[in-house]
Amino acid sequence: MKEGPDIALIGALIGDPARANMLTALMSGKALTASELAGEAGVTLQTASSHLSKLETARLIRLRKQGRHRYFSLSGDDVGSVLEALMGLAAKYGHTRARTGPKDPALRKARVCYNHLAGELGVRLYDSLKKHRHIREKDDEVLLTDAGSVFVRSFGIDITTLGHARRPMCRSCLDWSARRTHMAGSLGIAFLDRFYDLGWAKRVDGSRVVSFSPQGEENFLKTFQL
Amino acid sequence: MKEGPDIALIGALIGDPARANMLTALMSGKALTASELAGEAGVTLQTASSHLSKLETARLIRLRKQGRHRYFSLSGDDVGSVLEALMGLAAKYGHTRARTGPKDPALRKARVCYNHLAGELGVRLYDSLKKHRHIREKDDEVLLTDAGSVFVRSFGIDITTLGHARRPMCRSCLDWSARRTHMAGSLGIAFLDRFYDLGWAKRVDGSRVVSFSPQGEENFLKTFQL
DNA sequence: TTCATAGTTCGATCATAATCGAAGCATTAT
DNA sequence: ATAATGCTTCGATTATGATCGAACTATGAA
Repeated sequence: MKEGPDIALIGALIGDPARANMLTALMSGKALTASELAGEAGVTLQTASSHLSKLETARLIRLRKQGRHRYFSLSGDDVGSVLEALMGLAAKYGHTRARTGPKDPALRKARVCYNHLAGELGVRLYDSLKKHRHIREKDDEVLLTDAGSVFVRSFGIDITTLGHARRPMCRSCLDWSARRTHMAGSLGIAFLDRFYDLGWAKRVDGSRVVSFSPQGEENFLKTFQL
Repeated sequence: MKEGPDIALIGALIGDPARANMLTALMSGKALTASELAGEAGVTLQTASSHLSKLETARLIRLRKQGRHRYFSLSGDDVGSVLEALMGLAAKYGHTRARTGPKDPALRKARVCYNHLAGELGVRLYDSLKKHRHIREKDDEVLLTDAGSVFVRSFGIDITTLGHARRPMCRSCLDWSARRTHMAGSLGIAFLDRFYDLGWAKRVDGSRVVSFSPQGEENFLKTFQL
């Protein structure tokens, strides 16, 4: 028997301490690797792997392969909402716990990821475009909307030269520091080039750091608001 | 070890199929007895009792003794919200299930419970007063607010004659058919008497049924809106 | 190529807790 | 008083699944 009725399956998933720790660690919106999640949960990598596969088949989390890393993140806002609601209930007669802090200074703020902008400002670029409906996420793809085309053109980027590439113009990219989605693809490259052309930013010698001028950063923040 | 972090405890509680069935059965807002919940969950009474005590110590459900029955209900709206959110998630890749229907015609609608109004209309009276902040629930007590005093007086009930009784003026009462809280106490009695006086309703001979006239019911529904 | 890192899969162990029979307690009915 | 109903507590059994060691796969680096 043991007919698993609706919410019991999900409850059981959340009910294991190791998995609960992993899920709360993912509540930040960051994507984490299996090793990191294992550390968060206080279990070995094998155990973590088992848990993660269960969470993924239940569609609570989402896997993105990048190189030899596997980045896990919550599969959607609704999952986060449920976890938050549960934390609210738990707060009635339980405790919460703190998270660990970040590290690394300038690289976290803005850096090159292959050939596009990553780091906090890269994430901001992506989030801002998404908020103003200039891009749309469709499953794994990222699409430029009509309004987005207008905006991009007005920003001084020639889309026609981008379009002829066979690869998708927009891609979302995930990288360490911020562990959030940011703008990649040919459009991501074009944006970064445009920032160089406008004199907003320039690369720092041998480093991956992208250095924004004070004025450039101000313009950037004004252009890509949240 | 096995440090139980926040949400895991609640998740584990919801994660057991028997408990999940009980909780979903309570989602209707009705209060159910241990036997009924055992039936819902498909387990014996002993097993159900064990589950119910766990749910109660975790404050997810609330117990009210009434006679030799024990009525369990969700402890609050927040618990219901979490369960609904979980059902939403489960709907992504699961199924839902139907509930059983009611029975009994006129008794369900309006009847006397000791000496006050019960049934659907009794529940409506209570809910309406609560919605318009004429009464307030404080832990196990039900209090008449200042606005409530004004309203009750304007409805033709003399509160001063009620106040001198040592027993609380308002009490919430739980009864079979609707299994929802309704208005009891001396105020509950006064309301029913007033309905009789206004000619809205009258008792039916040997039965517990309270029969509202068409006009009386219309007035009732207009006075006590939701 | 070889080595290292990141992760999965398999298998065995072990602990938790769900379950129910039996007995106990409390409240109402007769 | 005695019986019956409603429910809880105790104890033993059993099953589920969390855990990790060891071996295997894949990607990237030297």
